[in-house]
Amino acid sequence: MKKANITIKDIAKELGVSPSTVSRALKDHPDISQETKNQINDLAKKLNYQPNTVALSLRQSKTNTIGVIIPEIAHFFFSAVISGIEDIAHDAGYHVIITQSNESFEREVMNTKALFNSRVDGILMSVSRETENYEHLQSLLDYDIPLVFFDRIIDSLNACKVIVNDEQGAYEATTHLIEQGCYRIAHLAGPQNLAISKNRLNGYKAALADNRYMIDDNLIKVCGLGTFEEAESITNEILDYRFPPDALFANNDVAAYGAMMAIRKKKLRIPEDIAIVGFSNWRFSSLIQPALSSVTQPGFKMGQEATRLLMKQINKAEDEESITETISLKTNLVVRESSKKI
Amino acid sequence: MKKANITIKDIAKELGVSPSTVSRALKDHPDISQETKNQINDLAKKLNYQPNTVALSLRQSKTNTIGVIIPEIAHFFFSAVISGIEDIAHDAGYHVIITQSNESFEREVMNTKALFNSRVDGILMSVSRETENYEHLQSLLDYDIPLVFFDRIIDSLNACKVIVNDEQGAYEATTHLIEQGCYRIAHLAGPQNLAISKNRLNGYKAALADNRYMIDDNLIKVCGLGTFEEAESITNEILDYRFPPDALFANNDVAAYGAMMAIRKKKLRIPEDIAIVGFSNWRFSSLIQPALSSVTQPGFKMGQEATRLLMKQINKAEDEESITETISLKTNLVVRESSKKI
DNA sequence: CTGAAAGCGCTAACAT
DNA sequence: ATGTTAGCGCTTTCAG
Repeated sequence: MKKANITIKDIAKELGVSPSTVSRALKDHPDISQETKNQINDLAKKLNYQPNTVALSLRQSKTNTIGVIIPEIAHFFFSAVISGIEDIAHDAGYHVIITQSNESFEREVMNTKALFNSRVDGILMSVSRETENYEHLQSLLDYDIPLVFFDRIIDSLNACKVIVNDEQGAYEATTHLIEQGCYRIAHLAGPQNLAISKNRLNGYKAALADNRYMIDDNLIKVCGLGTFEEAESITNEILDYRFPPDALFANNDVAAYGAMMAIRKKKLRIPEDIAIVGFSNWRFSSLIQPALSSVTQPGFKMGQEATRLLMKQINKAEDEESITETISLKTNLVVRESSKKI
Repeated sequence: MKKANITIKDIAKELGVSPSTVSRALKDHPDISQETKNQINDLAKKLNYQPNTVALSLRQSKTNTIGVIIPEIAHFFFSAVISGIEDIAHDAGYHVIITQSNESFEREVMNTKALFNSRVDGILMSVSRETENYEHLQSLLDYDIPLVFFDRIIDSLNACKVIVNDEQGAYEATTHLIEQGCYRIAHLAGPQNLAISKNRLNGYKAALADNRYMIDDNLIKVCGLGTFEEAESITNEILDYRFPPDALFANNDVAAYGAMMAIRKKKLRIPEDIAIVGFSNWRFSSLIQPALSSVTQPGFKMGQEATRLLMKQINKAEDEESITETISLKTNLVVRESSKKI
C-alpha cells in the first residue's frame, strides 16, 4: 500500500483555504494569522507533508545542487576532496551530484552537459588527463555558471582555482631534513614534464640554496617510470656513492617506499642512518610506514575551500563584478619519528 | 555578457510554430513532417538548446537521480562503492547525489528526508554506526521509494540488500594456506561483538574442520584494540610458542601489518617461514605489502550490484509484486608471492 | 500534420 | 488576512 505524496493543494483543500495561504503559512509569513498557521502546520505534520524540491527548483530557477566532475572517485585524494565538498555544501543546504570522467575527455564533456541540463547552481571540477580542448568549459563560463577548478586546473581559463603549493611543500620537507642536521640530501624526482614534479624539485633546490647547501646534480635522480622497483634500484645506486646521502626527499610515496626497501636491505636504519621524507596521498601511510615522514596534500581542505569559493560566486549578486580568486593551499608535513638530532 | 538559456518557447517563437511542435520535433515524433523537424533541429543546434531537466522531472514525476547515503566518503571501501554506483547509474542515464552521515544518526535522518524531498527515484544506503531506530527507513518503504542496502544492512527491513560473504572469504583464505602446505595456522581475530569478525572466525574454523585440522584455541587470538602494536605483541607471543604456527590469517590489514612487523623483527621470512593472509581494504596494499596475500572486499562490484538492484526496482511496473533480493558477494583472494609449496 | 490548453507543485505579484 | 492568477519549462491529450 503505497502512501501518496501530500501537496500543498491537498492541505489547502482539506482546510478549505487557498494553496497560497498554505504556502505562506508553512514559511511563517507575517501576513498569515497565527490561528490558520497553527491549523496548517498541524495538518502538515499529521500528513507528513514534504515539500517537493523539484517544483521549487523550477519555480526559482535554483536547484540548490552543485555538480562535481572528477577523474576518479576511488582515489584517496579525490575521495577526501569529495568529503570536503559534501561537508561545506551540506552546511550551506546544497546537494552534491558526483560524476567521474574516468580520465576520458568525451565523458567529461558529457558530464558537463548533463550537469548543465540539470541546472546545477555551480560546478566544481578537476579536469581529466585527456582534456586539451576547453570549449565545454568556456561554454559554462559563457552561461555564467559558477565554476571552480581544483587540483587539475586550466591556467588559461578565467575561473576560480584551488591548488596545492607543491613547491612550498617540498621546500618545507627539505628544510625539515636540514634542520634535523642532515647534510647530504638526495632527491628522487618525478618526470619533469609534469608541473607538479618540477615544482617539487624547485622547492627542494630553493631550500638547499637558502641554507647555503650545494646543489649536487648527482643527488637528484629522476624516476621516470614511477614504479617502486625503479626507485629501489636508483636508491641503491646512490647509496653506493663514495659519499652517500644521509637523507632523501622523495617526489611521491612510491619512490619513498622503493627507497625504504633499498635502505632496509642494506641494513641501514631509518632515520638514524638516512632520513626520508616523501610526498604522499596514501591515507594509511602513517600506519603503514611509521618510519617515514611525509608531506600530504590537504584533500579535504581543498574540497572545502573550493566549495566555499563556489558558494561565494553563487551568492554574489547578479550585477556584482565576479572576481576570480586562486587559492594555494599549504601541504602538511607529518613527522613520524623522532628526529636525528635528538 | 551572460548567455541566456534557450527554451522550447524561444525556438517556437522564432520559427512561428507552437511549443508542442518543437517538443515533438526534438524527440523525433512521427507526426511531425521531416521539413519542420529539420528546421527545428537546426535552430536548436544553432542556439545550443539544452533541455531543462528540472522541468522534465516535475512533469514526469521522475528525476533520473538516485541518492546515496554512506557513513564516510573518504574511506577506500566506500569510495570504491561510490565509483561502482556511478558507473552503473551513468550507463542507465541516472545522476548520483552523494550524502554522508559521518556515522551520525541525526544526520542520516536529515539526509533521507532531504533525498526524499528531492524526489530521487531511489536510494542506496549503508547505515551509520549509531542507527538503531529505523523509522526513517521504514518511512521510505511506506512511500514505495526503491531502497537498497549495502554492506551495513538492516536485517529486519524488507528491502534489497548487498553484502560481502566474509565467512566464505575467510574460508577461502584459510584453505589457501592449507593448500600451500601450512599445518599450523593461527588466526588474529577481531572483536567478537562485530558480526564481521565472528563470520571471519567461523570461516577460518570451517576451513580447518573441512580439512580435518585440529582447532587449537591457543592459535586464535582476539585483537580487541585494533592497533597494530597490539597485533605485533600478540604475534610475538604466538611465535614464542614451543610449536609456533607456520601461517597466520589476520582479521584485517592492521593486524596483518602488526604481524608482519613482529615476524620481520624475529628475522623470519614471509612466506617461507610463516605465511600471512589478511582481510584488507587498503587500496595500495599490493604495492605496500608485496609480501602479504590478502582478501579484499569488492567495493566497486558492491556499488554496481546495489545499483543494478535499484534500477530493477525503479523500472518495475507499478503493480508488479516487488521482490526483495539479497546478494552476497564473494571476496577476492589476492595472492602476492610464490607459494610455499613451490 | 499542427495547435491550444491543461497541469506537474510551488510561489509571488497583485488583487480584495 | 486571504484569495486569484500567472508562470517556471516541458509534455501530452484532445481538437482541428
